[in-house]
Amino acid sequence: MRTSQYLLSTLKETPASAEVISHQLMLRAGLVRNVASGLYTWLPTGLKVLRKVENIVREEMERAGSLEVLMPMVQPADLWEESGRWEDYGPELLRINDRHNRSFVLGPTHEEVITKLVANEINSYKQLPLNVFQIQTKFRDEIRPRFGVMRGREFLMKDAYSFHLDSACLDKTYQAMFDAYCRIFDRLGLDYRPVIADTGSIGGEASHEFHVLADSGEDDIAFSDGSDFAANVEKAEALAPAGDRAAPTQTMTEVATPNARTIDDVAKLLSIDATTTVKTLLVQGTSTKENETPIVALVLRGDHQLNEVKAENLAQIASPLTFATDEQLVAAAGCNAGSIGPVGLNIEVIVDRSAAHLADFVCGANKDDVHLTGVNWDRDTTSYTVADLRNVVAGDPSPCGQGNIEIKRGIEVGHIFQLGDKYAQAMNCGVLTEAGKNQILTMGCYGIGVSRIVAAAIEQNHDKYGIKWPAAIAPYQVAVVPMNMAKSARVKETAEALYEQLQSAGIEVIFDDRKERPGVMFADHELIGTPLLLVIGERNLDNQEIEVKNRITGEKSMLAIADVMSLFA
RNA sequence: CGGUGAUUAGCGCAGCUUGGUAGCGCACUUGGUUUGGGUCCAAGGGGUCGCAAGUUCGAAUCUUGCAUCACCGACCA
Repeated sequence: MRTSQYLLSTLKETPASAEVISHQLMLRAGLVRNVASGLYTWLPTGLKVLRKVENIVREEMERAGSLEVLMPMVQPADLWEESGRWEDYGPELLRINDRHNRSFVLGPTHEEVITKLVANEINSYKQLPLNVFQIQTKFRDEIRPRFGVMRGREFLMKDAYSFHLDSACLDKTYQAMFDAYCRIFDRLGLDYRPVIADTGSIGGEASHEFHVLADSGEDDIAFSDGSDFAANVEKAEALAPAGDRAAPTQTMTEVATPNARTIDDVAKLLSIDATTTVKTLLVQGTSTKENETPIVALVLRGDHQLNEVKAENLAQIASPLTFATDEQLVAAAGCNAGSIGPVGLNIEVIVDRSAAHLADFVCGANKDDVHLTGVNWDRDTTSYTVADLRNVVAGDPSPCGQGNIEIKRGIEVGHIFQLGDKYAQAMNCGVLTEAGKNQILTMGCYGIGVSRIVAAAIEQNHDKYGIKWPAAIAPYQVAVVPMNMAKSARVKETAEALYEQLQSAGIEVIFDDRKERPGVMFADHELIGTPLLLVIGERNLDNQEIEVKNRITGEKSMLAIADVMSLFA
C-alpha cells in the first residue's frame, strides 16, 4: 500500500473525549472514528487489525472442531419470550418494531437463535456433540459506553455454542475450548490469564474468564502467589481466618460517637484500627408474603468490602441486591445509618467469616451517635449465622490452600460457560437417545470480544510514540520509508524496487511515498505501530545498505539491500 | 438513574465576567523554502458559536427550556 493512496488519518493532538490510552491511540493512529456514543467506524488500518484478530480466532475455533455459522443480528421477540429473557434482560436489550409493528431485538447474544436452530436440525444422539460459532456484531445498550471500542454498545464478538447429551461430553468440549482460547491468546501475543469466574446472569455451572492484564482493566483478578490459582474477585472465596477466635477480655461499653458516621470516623475518634470494628449493612431480604420485605443485616469487618455477588447468592437476600431505604433502616434498627450494629438487632443477622472471628470489637449501638466497644460474639449477641460475604483483599490466604492473594487489574476478553440445559429446556431442544427416548441437551457457550481485543492489545503494548503491535496483529509488517525521495532518484528507485519486491513476496508492506519530511513519516509509522521500518537514504546507498528499525525493541541496524528478505525468513 | 462539568472551523482551545464586525494553534489549499526526527515564510479556504424560546436597538456573551457528550457513582458481560 502506498500512503499517497491510503487513508492514514493520523492526528497530532489527542481528542479530548478519549480517556484511556488505547482509545487515544486508536483515534490518533486513524484506526477508528466515533459515530455516536458507543458506536465506531473502523478505518482501513483499524479494520486490518480487527480482521487479523478475527482470523486467528476463526482458525483456532475451526482447528478445535467448531463449525462457523452466521446468525442474524435482528432477532424476533418470540424467541426471547420463549427463553424468558424478554422479561429478564432489562434495558440493555434494544427492542425494536418493524413496519408491521412486530417486536424484534438487536441481538446482544445468540443463545435463543442457536438453540432454536439445533432443536429443529438435530434429532438424534448420533449427530452429537455439536459445536458451532459465529463472528458477528452484537448490540448491548450499555448504560455508560466508555473507553472507545473497549466498552462500546456495538461490538464484534465470536460466540460459540456446544450441544451435548451429557455433562461428561460437555466437560470435554469445555476443556477443548479452554485450550483453544489459550492458543488464541498465545498467538495474539498477549499477556493473559484464565480465571475462575462468576456465571453471572447467563446462569450455569463452570465458568472461566480470560483476562488480558492491564492496569486500566475494569475487573479485579485475585491471584495466588503460591500456585496457578486465579479468580475474579467476585468469585474468589474469602477463607475464615486461621485459628480459634480469641476469648473476650473486655466488657461491652457504650461510647458517645457524635457525628461519626463512617468506619473511618469511628476509628479516628476512638483511636483504633478499622480492623477491630465491624460495619452493619441492612439490605432487603427475600419477600415472604405479598408486600412484605424482610430486612437482613450483613456484618463485615470495618476495613472489608461487601461482595454483592456473594450476598445475592444467599437464599435470604433479594436479588438483585438492594439496600434498605432510610425508613426501613429506622424501622429495623431504631437508628440511622452510621450507628447500626448486630447487638440486640431483631432481624436476621449474617456475619462475614472474618468479622465473626473478631473479639472485643467495636460496632454501632443502634442508637444515633453511640457505638459499643468490647463487643463479643456469643456473649453479647447470639442470633446470627456466618457466611462468606466480602471481597478478598491482597494478603488474604489463597482459597486454593497455597500462598497468598495478590490482586491485579484485567480486561475481560473471553468467557467460557457451562450453560447446562436452561435454554435447551426452555426451547425444547432435545434428541432421541440410543434407547429411543427424548432427552434435553446440555449446552456450553464460549465468547471472545474480538473488537475489545484490539483495544486490550494496545493497552498492553504501547509507548510514548504510539502503538507497538504484536507481529501477529500488526496492520502492516513493514514500512518502507524513503528519505527525501523527491530529490534523490537513487532513493526513489531503491524504495520503489524494495516495495515491489516485498509486495510480490506477499509481505504486508506500506510504502510512504508522500512528499513529507522524515520526521513526519517516522512519527506516523511509530504511532501506527508497524513493527519494522526500512529507512532508505542517500547516506547509506553508497554501501548498498538500508537502515532497519525495530519498533518493538527500538534497535537500529544496517542491512545490505540484497539481504532484505532475510528479515522475513 | 443521581451528582458534576462541557458544547465556538475537521481536531485542540481562547473569547463570555463587563452584550457591539468570531479568534488562536494544528490540519487543509497555493507559492516559495527546507530535507535522517512533527522546517520556515507568505497568501488563502473553512464556523447558523449544540437546538429552541426570551430579554435587548443589538446576544457566542444575559435568562429559561431541551438535546448531546464526558467524568464520578449506581448498574452491567
